[in-house]
Amino acid sequence: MNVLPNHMVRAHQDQPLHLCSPDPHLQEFSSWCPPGLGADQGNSLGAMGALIGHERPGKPPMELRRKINSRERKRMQDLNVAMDALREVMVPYASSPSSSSSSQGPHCNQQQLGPQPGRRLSKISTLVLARNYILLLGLSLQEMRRLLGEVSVGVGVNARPVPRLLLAGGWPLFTSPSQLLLSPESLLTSASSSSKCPLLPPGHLEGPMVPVQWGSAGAPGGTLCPCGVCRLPRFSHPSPGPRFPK
DNA sequence: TAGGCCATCTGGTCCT
DNA sequence: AGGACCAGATGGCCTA
Repeated sequence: MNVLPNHMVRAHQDQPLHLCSPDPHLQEFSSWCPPGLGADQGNSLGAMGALIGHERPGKPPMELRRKINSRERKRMQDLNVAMDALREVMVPYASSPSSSSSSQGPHCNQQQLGPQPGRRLSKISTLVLARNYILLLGLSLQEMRRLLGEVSVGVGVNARPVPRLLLAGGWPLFTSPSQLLLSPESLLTSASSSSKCPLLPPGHLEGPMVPVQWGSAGAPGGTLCPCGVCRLPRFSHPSPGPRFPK
């Protein structure tokens, strides 16, 4: 019985766990194989077995296939490293891991979004929270600029008052770190429940309020508070654009 | 036991 | 041709 949390197990098994073939052509995998794990623990072993037994015409030779697999594995591991780096900079998550979201809206797809104590954020949660984080940072910047603009009005050139917000410390829009752990739905439904967006000062909105659909993975569409956050355009790519140059 | 999450393999496509 | 990227399939582990 493994008493370690899943993510801890994973952390110890960053190297491939599953494919541990005794086949001499797969020494690459065997070198990663923890002791005690047999050859039949792996994924896609049927396919591998087919490859091992007889190379079918039209398929890449074993050596090439191994190379491709290795590259793909490396690519996914790099992706995981980047994902971990993203988790690390998710300040609220890092500082208050137990602050799970308690105000989840009806359209909220965050049964897994609220990080549970001791558990690593899932990939999808990391991405969604990172998006919220970016949105909030942008709003904070926007609000800070607005306030600085207000302060500077009517002030002489030589007089340089320090904005109260800076003296008070913190960002004006971060009422609490756990705010970032809410999904956009939560942020916005809590806003609509109080008839105003908590992220934005009164009178911030201009223009018609257009219901928008939140497009997070798996989340059914719903009408959301049309504040500045949710009015941000969704990033939908029906047809993939050109890739970044390598 | 079902569902969520994950790692890996694999074949296809696009790009250099 | 080879590498990068992507999505589907598969199976393991964990939790509710």
